[in-house]
Amino acid sequence: MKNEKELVGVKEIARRANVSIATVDRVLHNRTGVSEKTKQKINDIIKELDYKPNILARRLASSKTMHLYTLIPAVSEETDYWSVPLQGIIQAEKEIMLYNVKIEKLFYDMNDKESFMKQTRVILESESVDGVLLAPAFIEEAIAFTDVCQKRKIPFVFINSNIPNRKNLSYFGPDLFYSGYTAAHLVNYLVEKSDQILLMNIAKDINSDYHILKKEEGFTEYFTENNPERIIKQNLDNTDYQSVKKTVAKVLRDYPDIRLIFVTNSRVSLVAKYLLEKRIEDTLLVGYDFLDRNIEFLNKGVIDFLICEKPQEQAYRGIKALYRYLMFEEKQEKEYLMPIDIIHRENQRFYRN
Amino acid sequence: MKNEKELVGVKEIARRANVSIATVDRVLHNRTGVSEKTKQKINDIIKELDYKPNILARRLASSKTMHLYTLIPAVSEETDYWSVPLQGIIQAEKEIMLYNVKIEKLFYDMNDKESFMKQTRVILESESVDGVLLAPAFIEEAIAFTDVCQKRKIPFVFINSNIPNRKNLSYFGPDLFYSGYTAAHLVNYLVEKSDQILLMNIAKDINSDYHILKKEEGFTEYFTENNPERIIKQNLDNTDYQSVKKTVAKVLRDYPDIRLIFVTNSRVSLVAKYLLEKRIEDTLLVGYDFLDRNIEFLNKGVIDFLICEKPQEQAYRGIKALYRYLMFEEKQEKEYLMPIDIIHRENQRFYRN
DNA sequence: CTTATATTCGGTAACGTACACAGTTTGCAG
DNA sequence: CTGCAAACTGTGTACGTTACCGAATATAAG
Repeated sequence: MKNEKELVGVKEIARRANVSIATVDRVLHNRTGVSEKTKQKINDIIKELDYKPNILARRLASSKTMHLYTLIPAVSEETDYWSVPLQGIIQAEKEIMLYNVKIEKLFYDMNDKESFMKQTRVILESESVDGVLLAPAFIEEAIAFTDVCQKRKIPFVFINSNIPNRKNLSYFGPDLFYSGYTAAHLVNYLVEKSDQILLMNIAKDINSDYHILKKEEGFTEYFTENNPERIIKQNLDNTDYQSVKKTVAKVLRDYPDIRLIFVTNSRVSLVAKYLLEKRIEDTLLVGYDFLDRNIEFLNKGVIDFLICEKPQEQAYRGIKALYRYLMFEEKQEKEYLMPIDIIHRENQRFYRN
Repeated sequence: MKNEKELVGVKEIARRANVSIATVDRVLHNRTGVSEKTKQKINDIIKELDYKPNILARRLASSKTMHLYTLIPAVSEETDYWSVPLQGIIQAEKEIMLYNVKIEKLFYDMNDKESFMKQTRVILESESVDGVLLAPAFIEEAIAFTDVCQKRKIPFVFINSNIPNRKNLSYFGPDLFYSGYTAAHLVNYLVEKSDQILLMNIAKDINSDYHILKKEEGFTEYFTENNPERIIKQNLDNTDYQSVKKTVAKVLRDYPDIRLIFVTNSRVSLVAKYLLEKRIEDTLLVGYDFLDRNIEFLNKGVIDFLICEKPQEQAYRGIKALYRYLMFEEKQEKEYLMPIDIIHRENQRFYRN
């Protein structure tokens, strides 16, 4: 590394404007106490010189810590999906720790609105909150919460699912409709025109599960002009294996032409378990999410394809967006839609969630 | 943001060791001029306190610029592939520019060893080189070059293709064998057992094209235990459209059972052009790389799948690895194999190269 | 015991910004 | 004009490191 200097700083601006650096500092942070005239002059010079503050010096001088809060569902025995976004948060934290950033990680129970509310209160009662990352499972409550954030000028980003028309800094997550549409396009390559396709929704409360509904919409939309009648739809609001077993058995009996089962979320492993148990090998299986138990069945050849939208990266990017916005006043993309990845047994080992 | 302080710095270490901060600084950078005894003492204290230098202050105080060099093929009319990694370099540059890093971007002609050599000489004759990112198309020359780098303690990373047993800091790129293997696994879903598959290599000098050879190896390996005789292989060492046209026409005539064409690199668009021209719609087409001209045919439904290994991210990560290593002395992964992505018409719009 | 020469070490000015505090100017009523 | 806020501006120190300069001490040579 070599010496080299020619950067303009407040000092140079102050010199050119015939003021002190303190005054320059004041207009930089548009604090009060500067006459319109000098303010104008300084701003002109800043623009002319295309002055970029030295982040290092700034951060060093103001020995403050940036406090970010994250609120996502806790991992439960029902699903360990959320451990993946958590990893993304931790990864981002490691990177920016050096720059005086602290991340407070809060969790709520996916089946308990009250736990969500409680945690939002924890955040709002904290004495120093600079930014919030939120996975908004409960729409109305999330709206109420982010309303307060907005009033307090606290920037917030959504991950995993979006709430339209909010003043969020950014959204990182899938386009759910196209996620289903993409799956359909792939599925269409895998079966013959005459084959039937089973679409399965497995979740406690399907009708309020935005993810499932949107994916299904995309999937069926794709097939509207392509023999829609061959899509068999089956909802199941019990997530235990026995229920899955019974239901799948029945449907396969009723519709013998089913050649492929598409499960709209990570519960695909339950169906896989059944197919493996019954040694059903001529039925293709497509589902969601790069989770250990799914990969296991992928490797065994029971699950054929997994669709995945980089949950870890969603959270990672979410944190980084908040950080960059607060630190550098960098503008952020309002909506960053994640790639829709197609995973099978052979490219699985290289995938990064 | 809120005030908060309790970090230990050189000052505290100096106080505990009864020396000045200058001495602490000396052992921190193991400079000469410190007695073994005090050095020992200071090192002990450093370890005890688990002292982590403040990067901000460090970077600020040493007003030096880090000079990185990149050497990749130039974009040519033959292929614009390399504009993508270049974007990755620029992206990384934007991020770390603020931290006093300069990136010197050099290019060479893929068909001209001498141009490569010349550029390596440019690098080696520069007065300040802190790190090098290299796409090593010419193996022997790259070895000679990186030998010198190693002697001079200049860290270097490879992207796009690896050279085994080198002391490179890191490699970011595909596992080519599995790239072909992955393609084969996908292809196997797309065709019937009785269908024939055409494997096409289109490149000037196929036998020294490591990428093509390795991918082909992976692809054919997959089919060894799966009717290998149905794979028709066709090399073509002219990259103009007329040659492609003639060759494809002939092969399709000779082997009427060909249901799918697999092109081992981004030249797939040439074949696509032909299929579109001749309105051949019942033949599937699979190839490589997320380039504009390929995506065009993807959208038209002529190309069915593209395999892609994030060339932009390769370069981006390469630069970041160098930066982190030099700045934070962070250890880097020796080999970071990129995911092998499967793109089709519907997930294409969300893909990030 | 000098004098010369290494070898160790300490003091301190930067680096570019933030901010508390002190100082100066301006406006306006008396 | 004087006084006295209010509005404006400048000075100085701090942030944690780096690195230069020179001082102190130790060691060797004469």
